[in-house]
Amino acid sequence: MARRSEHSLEEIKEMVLDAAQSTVIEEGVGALKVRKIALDIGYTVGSIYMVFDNMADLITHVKGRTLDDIAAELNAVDANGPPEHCILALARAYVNFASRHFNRWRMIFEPRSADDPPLPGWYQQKIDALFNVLEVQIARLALSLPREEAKRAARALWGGIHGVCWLSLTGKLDAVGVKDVENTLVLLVESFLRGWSAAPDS
Amino acid sequence: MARRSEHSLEEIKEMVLDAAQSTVIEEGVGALKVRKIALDIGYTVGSIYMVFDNMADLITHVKGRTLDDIAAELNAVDANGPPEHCILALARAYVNFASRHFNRWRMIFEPRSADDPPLPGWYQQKIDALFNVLEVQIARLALSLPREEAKRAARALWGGIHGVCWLSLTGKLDAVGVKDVENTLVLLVESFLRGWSAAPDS
DNA sequence: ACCTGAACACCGTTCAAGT
DNA sequence: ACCTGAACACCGTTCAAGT
Repeated sequence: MARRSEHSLEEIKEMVLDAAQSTVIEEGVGALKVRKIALDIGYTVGSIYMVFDNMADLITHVKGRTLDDIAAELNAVDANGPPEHCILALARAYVNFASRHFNRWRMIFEPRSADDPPLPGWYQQKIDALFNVLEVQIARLALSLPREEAKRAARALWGGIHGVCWLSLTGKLDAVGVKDVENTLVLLVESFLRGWSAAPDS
Repeated sequence: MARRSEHSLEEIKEMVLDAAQSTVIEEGVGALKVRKIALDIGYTVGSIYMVFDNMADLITHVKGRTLDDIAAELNAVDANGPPEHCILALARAYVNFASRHFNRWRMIFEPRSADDPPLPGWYQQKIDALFNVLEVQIARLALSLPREEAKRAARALWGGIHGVCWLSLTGKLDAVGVKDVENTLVLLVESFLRGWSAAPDS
């Protein structure tokens, strides 16, 4: 053993990420352990630390992948129809991803401990990219409004969409199935948009 | 040592809960350890297991206390004014609690591992009580509507309020301070209510 | 009956030692 | 240079032993 050189460091990094993601999908973040990952990829614990600083770093990268996948699905929805339709489609795409990839999605919002290092810049950029998709549609909806207004509306609506998904899918709301969540989402989005465009100051 | 009988089991239970809550407030859930709690209350690890089944059970009880405190603050807002005002006040009360008791609030939404036992009935009842406060106001707003419609609207709005708080306070949204979150919340609630009451089928 | 504290299994992380 | 695996500190949980 030692000095096997069967894989490059980049390859090992990918293998670790793949194995970690599989575990999250099947058993949730709680089941993510270095020893298990090492076993899964056929290396030993020490090797994990050649490619990641520590567990928190590894987890951040798994989350990064999830953010990329969400972004891909959001960007796959048609962005050229009527803005209201696009926004509804984005909301549906979001809840669909969340329900299909429940453990990975839920993991993104796990509270981080207060003392571990702040999120790296590349991670924050991935989050911003997600917000931007909705913001663009909101901006299309109200071209005359200052950019700041659109931004605030996008934040309110994204927050709303996410909150409905969260409370529904984690069972804090007694919603039955995905269809039920979708209906609640549609109610939120349609009501918000109708009320927003009818605002006294717009 | 042993057989000290300085405190009843009920007293010890309260001491454990108090100590655990203090740790959560100061350092977050991540810092919650049996050995630390034991040290804080002047007993040893084994004693904790006289009054709680395990760590998960203890955490559920700490969360239960937080739910009670939130309920108390929501029930303290005037429920007899115009429903729109009441709902806005509830939203403000919620975000205020969340920002003042950030670690305790955030702890409620920590993802539980997939395999640990389901939440006990008394816990679910506390959650239902929270939802009910908003539902009552929504129902006042649309007396002629069937109860199911009010329920769905309450779920959508609660989800929305919570989502804005979550994304804002945990920094997923680039909101600056509580005042900024409050403004976003007001935008969401006012737009939703305006749009909801103007719905084509109401 | 109440409480202790050593023991156990498991965890993330490090690093001297091997090739 | 790459990789191992024993060692370390720490974790939740149990339970025989003490009074």
